[in-house]
Amino acid sequence: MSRYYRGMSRDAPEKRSTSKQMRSATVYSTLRTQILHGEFGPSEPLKPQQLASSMGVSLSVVREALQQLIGEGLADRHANRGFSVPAFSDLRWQQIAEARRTLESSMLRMSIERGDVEWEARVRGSHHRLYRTPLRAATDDPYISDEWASAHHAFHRALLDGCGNPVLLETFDRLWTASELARRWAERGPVRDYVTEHSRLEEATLARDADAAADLLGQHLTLTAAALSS
Amino acid sequence: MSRYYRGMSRDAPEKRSTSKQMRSATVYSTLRTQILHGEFGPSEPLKPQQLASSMGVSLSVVREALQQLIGEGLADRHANRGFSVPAFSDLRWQQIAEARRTLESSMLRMSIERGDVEWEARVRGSHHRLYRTPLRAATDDPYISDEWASAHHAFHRALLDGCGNPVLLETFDRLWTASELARRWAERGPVRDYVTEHSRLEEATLARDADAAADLLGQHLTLTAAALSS
DNA sequence: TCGGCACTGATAATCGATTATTTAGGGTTT
DNA sequence: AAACCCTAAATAATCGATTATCAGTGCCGA
Repeated sequence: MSRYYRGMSRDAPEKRSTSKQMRSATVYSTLRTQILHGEFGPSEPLKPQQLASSMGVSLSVVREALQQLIGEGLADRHANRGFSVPAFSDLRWQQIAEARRTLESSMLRMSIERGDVEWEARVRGSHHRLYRTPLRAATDDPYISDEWASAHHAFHRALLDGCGNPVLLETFDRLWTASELARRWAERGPVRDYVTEHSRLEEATLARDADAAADLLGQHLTLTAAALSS
Repeated sequence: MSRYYRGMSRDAPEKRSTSKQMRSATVYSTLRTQILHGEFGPSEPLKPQQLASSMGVSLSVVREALQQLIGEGLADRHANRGFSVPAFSDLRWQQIAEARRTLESSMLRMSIERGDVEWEARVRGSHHRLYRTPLRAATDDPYISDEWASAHHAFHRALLDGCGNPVLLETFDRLWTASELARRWAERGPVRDYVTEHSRLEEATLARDADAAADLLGQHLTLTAAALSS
């Protein structure tokens, strides 16, 4: 018999993407999720040894995953001092929010100018999904549900993706990720009326009213920022 | 004698930052420079083994450096297929240029609105340095000199850094890097009158004429894009 | 002859162990 | 008592070797 392994090529070809995924990719997404869920506090060290043994992989794999997280802004590294979860100051958070206002209002205008019917459909669809998704899994849950967070991202992304520029969209995703991290750490602030805010934003956008839509988006982001620094 | 090494703590404390730098950091900057110099063609594979032996380090170090490059957009990775230099299509390049026009014109307006005297000084200073730096080291050199490239980046960055938002500036740097890569691979196109373009840009900016400055910057970026896709 | 399957060599991914650095603590000197 | 050197433990960085995967090659049967 051959000493070469050719596992499950017959039985489960569709599982390929799951089962053949690199370990580092698995560790990466696990860690990413944990960090975004706030399972590590700000500035908390991410110790490779510890993570490696708890996840049953070797150091190299963990290190590789951590490097990827650094590239995405979800981890910091200090020479000879290891890795840690980044710590954002209030100032930093305000800067991220301002960067988003600057970038996203331009992108929204571009979308409104260029977006086709397919784009309109994506906006309506993603808004519907967001509208239908409860903010919290259980009413007494302290944290926002993953489903809502995902639908929220999808809606905002759909608003902007009519611009048709993947480079701008990648930039948007990067800033979004940073915002999500801050959001989890600062889940205090007043209860927002997200439903109304998002509905108005959808309306103005689909009515192709660029000034109103950009303005609503700006307010939306300002409110988010305010909730965090209060 | 102790088996613990406490090297050069007396003789050369200032060399610490250089001599103690992590190997991965050294390999990273070496590779980064080589890639930006076009020493590897588009899509050319970056083989860890080969790089490791040629640089006299182990695989882990090279892999770590490559991961960092991926985070910066200067390398691609294909699962089980290794690393490579990214290949940019003409379309991609146009998208990067558009993203820069979008982002940088907003940032320039913010700078003009907010910039203080220190900012004005940085603009003048960096323009002066750029003005005084020859485009090519030798007149018959095919490639633009590192000094000019560095001065060019510094000038454009100075124009924008009056906005005072480091998040936006990081975003600018990221897009700039991508542009530099494309620039090296497409050093054809007509000879530009960079000197005049930059001088006009400086003038309009320091005159606080936001519309004119944003317009000049937009043209500048459009010309750069055109030179690449022609 | 044309696929398809087993084999192989090259290279990627992962591991376990080694080397280097930082930090905290204990003892000694001024 | 404060400052200093030394030591050692923790952990980061690096290495060498092992295991897994891919792409090509040639054999075989329809």
